[in-house]
Amino acid sequence: MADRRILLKDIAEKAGLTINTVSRALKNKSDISVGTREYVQKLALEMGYIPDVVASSLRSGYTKTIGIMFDNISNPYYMIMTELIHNELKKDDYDMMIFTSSGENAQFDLESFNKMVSRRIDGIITFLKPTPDVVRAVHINKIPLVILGREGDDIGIDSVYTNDFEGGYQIGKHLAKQGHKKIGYIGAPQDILCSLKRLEGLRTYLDEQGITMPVAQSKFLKHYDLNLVKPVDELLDQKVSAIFCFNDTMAYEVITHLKNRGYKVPEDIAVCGYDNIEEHLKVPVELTTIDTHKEELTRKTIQTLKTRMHHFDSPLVKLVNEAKIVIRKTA
Amino acid sequence: MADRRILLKDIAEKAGLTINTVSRALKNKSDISVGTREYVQKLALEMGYIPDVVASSLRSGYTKTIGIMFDNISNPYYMIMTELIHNELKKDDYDMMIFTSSGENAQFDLESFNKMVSRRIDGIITFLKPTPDVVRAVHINKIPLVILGREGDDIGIDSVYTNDFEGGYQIGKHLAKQGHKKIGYIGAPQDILCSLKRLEGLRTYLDEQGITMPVAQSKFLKHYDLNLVKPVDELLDQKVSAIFCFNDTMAYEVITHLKNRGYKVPEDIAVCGYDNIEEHLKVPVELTTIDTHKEELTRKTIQTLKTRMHHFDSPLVKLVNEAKIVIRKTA
DNA sequence: TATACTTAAATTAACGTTAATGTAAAACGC
DNA sequence: GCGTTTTACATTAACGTTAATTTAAGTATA
Repeated sequence: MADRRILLKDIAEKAGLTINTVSRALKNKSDISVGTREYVQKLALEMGYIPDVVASSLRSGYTKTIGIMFDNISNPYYMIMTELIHNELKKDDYDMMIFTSSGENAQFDLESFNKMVSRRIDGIITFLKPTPDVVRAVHINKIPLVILGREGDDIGIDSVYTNDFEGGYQIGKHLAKQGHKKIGYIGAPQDILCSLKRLEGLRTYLDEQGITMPVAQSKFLKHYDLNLVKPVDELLDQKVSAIFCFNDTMAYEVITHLKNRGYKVPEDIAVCGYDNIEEHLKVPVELTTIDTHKEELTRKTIQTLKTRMHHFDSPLVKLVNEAKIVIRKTA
Repeated sequence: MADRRILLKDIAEKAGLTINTVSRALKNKSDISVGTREYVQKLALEMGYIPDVVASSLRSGYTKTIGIMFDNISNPYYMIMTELIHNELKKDDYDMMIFTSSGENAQFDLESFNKMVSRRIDGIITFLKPTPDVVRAVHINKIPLVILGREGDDIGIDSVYTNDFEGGYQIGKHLAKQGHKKIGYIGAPQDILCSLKRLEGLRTYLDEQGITMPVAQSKFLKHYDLNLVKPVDELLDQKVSAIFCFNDTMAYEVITHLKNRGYKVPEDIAVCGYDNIEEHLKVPVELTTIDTHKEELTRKTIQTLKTRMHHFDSPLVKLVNEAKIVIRKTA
């Protein structure tokens, strides 16, 4: 055991080869004889060589690092997705660095982007919508970026997401079949397109059945972190018999408030969410929700990212995954 | 806007200074006149200079990166803690890289450690117990490491954790006061010390009250990911009236199984957890649990890490935080 | 006014690796 | 057997920054 870190230099010395040859042998590059390659690899193992990724990154330009961007680390949905992504990336020896939005508007802003540039991240997966200056910077710096869970073709960024309209439609169908005629919706802030799509799907099915859904029965948060007491109370005043929420986390909060108000779910009021986080997060709620095929979603996202990492000028990708209702006990 | 990334070189050229002077000016180092410093900083901003952390790391030896180690990213407790840690580290311009155990034994193994060494991580926070070879490597490589949530003084590693005995004791007290006499415990795998401590606390209080707790009333998982149907069924056979679980996640699973078996919580069986994840994860369960003062825990952890990053040979740190029961509705 | 000290910069070297290029010997073709 | 190609390695340079050292000019001191 040496008293300092083993370098390529040390292996080269012992092997009577140059640093470059050792490097190439370890990286399985060409122009190395089989004997030398095996000898060097054996030697590296014996000597306990640990590659210096920092030095390698500086020279090669690749950091083997993927950045992931969200607003809220402890959001269970993001976490589940992050874990799935991490497991996929591990296979290819990529590590993950996590970044969070500094602003309160839950956007992927230039400050965060520049941090990633600063670290020479190889590729980015974001759950948040990139601001226009980020989009510009992406194209200037040619940094591969994929949006996960939101549409991105309008701004020229690859995206992989779920058919939100379809999800809303299926919830509408299910609730209508259960006899619900007055259904409320609690959505994300109004500029979030997928939230509107889910509502649109819901409303479309109801329309088809001749059920009208007044505008007042859809509530939109100002900020994500706002609590849901007010919209829930308003919907209760309007005597809705079911509430469809933008995501499972919000649905959980709604159920909490309903219980606090003395309502039973689903007997008095039905509640549906979106994302099916209970598939991974084992909580005793049994929420009726929409499953977004998370494994498929992450696989496609990583595939998309890799394609752009390989050929930055390949055509824009937009993949829409199917949504599927999961009927449990809250609706 | 230049057609390539702006470097120190470019600023130096424009300013008529050397690269070194520009570097020192931007980093607020000594031996730079106020005028030059301000001029250079203004110029850097105007020109859109983005520092290259990779190059900086190679030369300086510091990557401004903290590694965090766990077995399961989407475990809500880890996530909550990770978020708190991330928010603290952000203030000092540290970024976080996440690592997960490759083996199934949920240990911090040498493979993961070497990955961090390879990336020249400045410091490590681990939720998992380091294996002996990692401990050895930590001392050889002098990499600051803090264990969060488990004792580490026995292996010579800094640690910050909660008084598990006290937590178990408080649960015992609460359950006994509710009239429970037959209490079951479902713990982590048996080599997890904190799991044993919690049981010991529980048992100690019951002893004090003259309530004996047969060994058979404590179950230990073989692996973390094992499901809890069997231990729950066994405890039901033993007619326990309350179940104390190693953590909240396990408590949730227990509640799910109890409901599936037709038991009402807490009417038929009381359930307690540990960690108080509902403080951050808003799920409609209202679990009675132990709060571990997560903010304080993370602050102390980071403080400990920083101390060791500054003076690697400072004395071993062992901080034990208080535990406090949070009584909700499941017990 | 000569000498020591201080200030603010320049110069040089280095971090550990990989890319680009060069080269000598062996293998090949006819 | 001569030129050509191939193989397997060596040599050189570079990635972008910061640390260590040096220098020139300015200021203070005797």
